[in-house]
Amino acid sequence: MRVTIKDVSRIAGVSIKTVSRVLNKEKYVSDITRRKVEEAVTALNFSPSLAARTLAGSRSFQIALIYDNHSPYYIHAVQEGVWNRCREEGVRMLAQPVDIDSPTLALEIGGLIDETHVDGVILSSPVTDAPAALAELERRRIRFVRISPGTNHALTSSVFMDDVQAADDMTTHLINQGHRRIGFVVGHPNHMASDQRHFGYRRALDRAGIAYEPELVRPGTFDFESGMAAAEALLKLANKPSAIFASNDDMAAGVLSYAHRVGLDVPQDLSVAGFDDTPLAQLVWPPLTTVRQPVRELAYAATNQLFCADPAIVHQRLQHEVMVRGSTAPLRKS
Amino acid sequence: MRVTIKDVSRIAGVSIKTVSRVLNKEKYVSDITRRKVEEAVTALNFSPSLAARTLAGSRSFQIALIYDNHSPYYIHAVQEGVWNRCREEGVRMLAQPVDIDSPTLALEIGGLIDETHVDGVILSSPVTDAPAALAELERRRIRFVRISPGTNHALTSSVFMDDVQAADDMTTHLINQGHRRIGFVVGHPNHMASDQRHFGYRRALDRAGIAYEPELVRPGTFDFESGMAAAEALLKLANKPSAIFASNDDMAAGVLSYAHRVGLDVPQDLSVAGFDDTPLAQLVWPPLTTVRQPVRELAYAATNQLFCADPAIVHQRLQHEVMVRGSTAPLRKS
DNA sequence: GTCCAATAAGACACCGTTGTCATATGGGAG
DNA sequence: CTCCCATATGACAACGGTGTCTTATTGGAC
Repeated sequence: MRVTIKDVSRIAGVSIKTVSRVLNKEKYVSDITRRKVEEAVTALNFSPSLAARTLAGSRSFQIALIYDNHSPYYIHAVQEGVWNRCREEGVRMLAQPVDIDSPTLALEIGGLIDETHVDGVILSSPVTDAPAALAELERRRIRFVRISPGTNHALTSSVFMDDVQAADDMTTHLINQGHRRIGFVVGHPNHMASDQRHFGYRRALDRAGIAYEPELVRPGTFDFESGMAAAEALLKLANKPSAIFASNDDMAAGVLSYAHRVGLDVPQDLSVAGFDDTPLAQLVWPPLTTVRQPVRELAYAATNQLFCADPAIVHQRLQHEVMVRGSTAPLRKS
Repeated sequence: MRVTIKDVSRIAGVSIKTVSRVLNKEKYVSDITRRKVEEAVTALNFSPSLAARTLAGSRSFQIALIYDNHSPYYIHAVQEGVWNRCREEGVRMLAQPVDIDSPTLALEIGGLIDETHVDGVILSSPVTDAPAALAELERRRIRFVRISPGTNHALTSSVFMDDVQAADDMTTHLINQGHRRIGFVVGHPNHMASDQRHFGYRRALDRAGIAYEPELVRPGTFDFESGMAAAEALLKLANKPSAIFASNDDMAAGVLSYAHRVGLDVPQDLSVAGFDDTPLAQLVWPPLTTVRQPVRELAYAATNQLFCADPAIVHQRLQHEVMVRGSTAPLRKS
C-alpha cells in the first residue's frame, strides 16, 4: 500500500541501504547511483516514514517548542520563527502548550520526550524559568535552547534581547520629550522580563536625576484589564503623571482605553508607551510608541542554535528598537 | 538507557504483549495483572514510544491541524480548541502551516501524511476550500474534518457557523438603530466566508426594503490597512454612510482608526461594527460591536468528530452571537 | 463427566528504516 | 608487483512496539 524504501530500491536497482545513504546525504555514494535513486524517489513520490527512522536511527527529525504564554501574538511569532528554521532543515516542529504552574509539568515534558524522541527542545519564556522544566530536561541530557530566559543564564544556549536597556531607552525617550512624572505599569510577576523592564525604567530615571516614586509604579499582569486598572489608579493621583509607560502593548492599550473613557486626549494630555510592538500597537488609536521586540528573529536564531553542530553554549543578543508613533508627544507647557 | 516495554514486563513479571494490552485498554486482562502492570508503569515512569507504536500498529496517535490563516488570534484559538480535545484523547497535535497558493501544496500535505502516518486531519479555513488539498486527502482516503468550509459541503464532516445569518443579524441590528446608509467592507476573496457575510448584509437590507448601493460596498483583505482604505473611500462619498460594517475585526479597527484620524466621533458621528469578536475587539476604543464567532468551540467540535468512531458525515452548526459594545449607537437625528 | 465458549496470557513475526560489519574494486605509494 | 587505503555497495540485525496465532484455564450447559 504505502511506498517504502524497498520500492525505491527496487526501481533504482540498488539495495535499501544505498537508498538510505542517499536520503541521509552520506558519503561514499557514486554520482550515477545517487541520481538513479533520486529519480526513483521522485517517480514514486516517496517520503520516508519518520516513525521508522526514529526507531532505527539516532535522530527523530523532530523538535519540540514548549510554551505557556497567553499572548496569541507572541506565540504566533515564536511558532513562525521556529517553523521557518525547521522547514529549512527538514525537521518537524511539535508545538506543545503547557501550564508552568501545573504540578505535573515535569511529567508532561518527560512524557513528551519519551514518546516522541525529539532531538531537541526550544523553550519559550516563561517556561525558560520553570525549575521543574529545566531540571527534567537536564536530567535527560537533551539539548535545548531558551528564548529570553530570565534566570540561570549559564545553563544553556539562549537568545534574548536586552529588556533592561530597552526599557531604559523608552524611558529616556519620554524624558527627552520633557516628561518628569512618568507612570510605569509592571508586568506579570511570573515573567522575569517584568522585573528587568522595571529596572530599566528606574535606571533611566536615576541617570536623569529624577526621583523614583513608588506611587507612580503600579502592578499589572500583562493584560488589557490590568493596564486599564493601573491607568485609573495613576490618573486619580493628586499629582498625576504626564506619561505612562506600560511594560507591554496589551496593558498600554488598556491605558489608552481608560484615557479615552475619561476624555483625555492622547498624546496631548497624556503620552502612552508600550512594549513588544505586537500588531496590536498599530491597531489602536493613536498608534502606540513601543519597543520592537524581534520575536520571530529570536525564535529563528534559537532554532538555528539547536541545529548547530557545535555544542558550545552561546548567548546571542538581538537588537531592540524604539518605535516612535502617535501615542507620545513632547510635554505640553502648562 | 531508555525505559521500554520490556523493562515494564520484567518488573511486572508478565510478557510484553500483556503490557501492551494494558496500555491499549484491551479486554481479557485480569484485574490483578492489570494492577501489577500499572504499578510497574508508574514505578518506571514509562511512556511508550510513539515511533514504535506507529510502525507496528495501525494508529499513530497523532493528528495534523493544517492552516493558512494570517490572523494570529484565529489560529491561536483553533490550536487551543484542537489541542484541548487531543489532550483528552492522549493524541498529539501536529500544527502545520501551509500556503494554499503554493504549487506544491498537495506534495507538502502528502509528504506530511506519509512521514507522520497521522490518523486524521483537521482543516482550518481557508485550507478547507483548497482543491489541491482536498484532492490529496481524498486520494489517500484519510479521515478529515473541516472547520468552516465554504464549498463542497457534502465531502466530509464539518463544523461551522452561519456566516450569512450572522452578517444578516448584525446588519439588522444597525438597521434597528435607525441606520439606512450602511457601508460594508468585504473580506479577502480567498475566504468563502467573505462572500457569505456580504450576502447576509445584502439580505438584511433587502428584507428591510433598503436599496443595495454598490458604492457603499468596498473590497478588503481582512487586514487593518484595507479597513482603513475602505473607510477613507466610504467617508469621502458625497452622501456618506452613518454606519460601517466591516466583515472582520481587524478591518473594523482600521475603520475606527481612520475615523479618529479625521476627527469623527465613534459612535456619535459614525457607528462601526466588526465580525469575529477577537480579543482585539476589546482592545480598541471604543470597544467594538461585533459578531462572536465560537472558534475554540468549533475547533474542539471538529476534533471530536475526528475521534468519533462513527464514520457518518455530520454537519454541526454552532451558534454565533451579536456582541453589542460601544462602537455602535442609534442614528443621530440631524 | 464432557464439551464448548469465554477469559487470560504468551510466542513470534513484522512494521520501515538505520547502524554495523563484511565485501569488492580501483589507484597511488613503496 | 604488492600492499593498503579510500571508495562504493550490500547483508543483516536491531529499534520498540502491535497483530495474529496458539495455548492454557475456567465455568456453565447438557
